[in-house]
Amino acid sequence: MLDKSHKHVSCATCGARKDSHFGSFCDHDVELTNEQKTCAYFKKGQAIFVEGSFPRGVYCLNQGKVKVFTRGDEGKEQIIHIAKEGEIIGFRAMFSGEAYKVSALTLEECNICYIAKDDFLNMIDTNPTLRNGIMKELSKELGDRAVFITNMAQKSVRERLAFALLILGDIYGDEQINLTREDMANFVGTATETLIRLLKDFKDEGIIEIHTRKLEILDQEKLIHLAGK
Amino acid sequence: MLDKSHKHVSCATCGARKDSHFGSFCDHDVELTNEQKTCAYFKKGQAIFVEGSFPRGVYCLNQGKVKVFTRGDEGKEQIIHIAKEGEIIGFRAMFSGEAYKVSALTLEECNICYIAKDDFLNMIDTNPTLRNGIMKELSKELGDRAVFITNMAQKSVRERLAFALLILGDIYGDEQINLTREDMANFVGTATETLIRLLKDFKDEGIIEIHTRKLEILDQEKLIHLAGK
DNA sequence: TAAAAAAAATGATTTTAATCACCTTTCAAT
DNA sequence: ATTGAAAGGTGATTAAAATCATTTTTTTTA
Repeated sequence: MLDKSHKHVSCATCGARKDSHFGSFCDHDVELTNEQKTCAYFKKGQAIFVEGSFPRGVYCLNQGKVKVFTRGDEGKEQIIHIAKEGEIIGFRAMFSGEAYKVSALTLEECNICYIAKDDFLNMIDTNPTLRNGIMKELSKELGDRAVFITNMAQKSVRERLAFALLILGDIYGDEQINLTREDMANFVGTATETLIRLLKDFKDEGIIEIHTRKLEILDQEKLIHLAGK
Repeated sequence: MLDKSHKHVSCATCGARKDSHFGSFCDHDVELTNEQKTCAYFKKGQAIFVEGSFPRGVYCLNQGKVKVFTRGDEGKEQIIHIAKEGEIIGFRAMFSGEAYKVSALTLEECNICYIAKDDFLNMIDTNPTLRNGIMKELSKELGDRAVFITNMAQKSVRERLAFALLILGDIYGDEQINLTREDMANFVGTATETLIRLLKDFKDEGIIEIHTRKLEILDQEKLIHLAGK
């Protein structure tokens, strides 16, 4: 169980910071950011921001994972991204000046810090390293989504699942993949039933092991091969 | 037929500039850019850059339209974007430091200017208005692609075609939409035969008029309704 | 710890859209 | 102006995956 107090996370000691966009900050900037940010505990399944509303700041994940998704016509979720410790989320809509086109919801208990819009934009204006890092991320994401769109259009569900498992394996690192079947289906872009059947196939083929809700990748090479280009 | 000389386009008189990212440039910067850029004539169907190669500069469209696409496993194109006069293309991979994840190919005769990487990055570093405009575009595109992914996952081909026609109508403005059926199918993410059949349905329903290759939108409201959210 | 709710799993059926095979029209080049 | 190639179009068939209906298992909470 995570500490639920709102002040316990300090930027100077934040474990997620060193590999984040704030990793290159000097001590002075770290301290300034520490004073600007507020920190909050989120329980599992809690909304961070919702599609259609307007951003007033950005969220920096200290602990825990978050799903970022849109809802289609009939309210069905399409998961666009799963963010993990160290990621900043919600800055896209801030730059574009639009309402959020996605929602963000915690997948587990999280500690999340908040930096107000003006403070963050000021950082971007004055810190070229941060700015270039953010531009690089925006650009990289854009390329990834082009590939994602192509996959949706041209690959079978089986191929897309292999691709998705590789991405999820990356996000979860040493931990086992831990998502509901429904969330996983909404990430792959398929029906829950179809996903369940395909997971079983993968298990029968020795590609993954299923520990109830948690998935373990046994044969990454095979997944790479299955996923194609 | 466009002028094919390589020097005829001047930034100062470029008709596409005022609504572009360079629209806010002062006279001095316009002149500097004019000296930095080179200009080239491209005939229809010519490649501007190709997936997998590394960017050495950006391309600014003075005249003509360009398709931006990826190729899936079997070489089938997925059109991600259709760029028109005034747009800058190819800067994503420059910021991300990766190889191009997309290719760009002219859809008609084009005049296209080229600005070398260092010159462009220097502009970005020193001109906050340009920089913010680019960041805004990156961010907006990212949101649009999230919606696109959701559409691919959840909408029928008919709905996606309606959506695509609205986007194309926007891009082509007063002109009629002018794409091969194959390109249109590769934009919608469907088979050419399916697209042809659906276009005929739309025609029978009085939504569009087909003038051989060119399409005219008759009932935009109906398209909006069909496309859904 | 028992009951209720949520998630996972399975089978049968239907639907959508892809694929295949072929014909016609349009366009570009000689 | 002719001809060949590219693009557009049509019908029949197949295949992939969605949907629907239920059952089983796991998790949560009263």
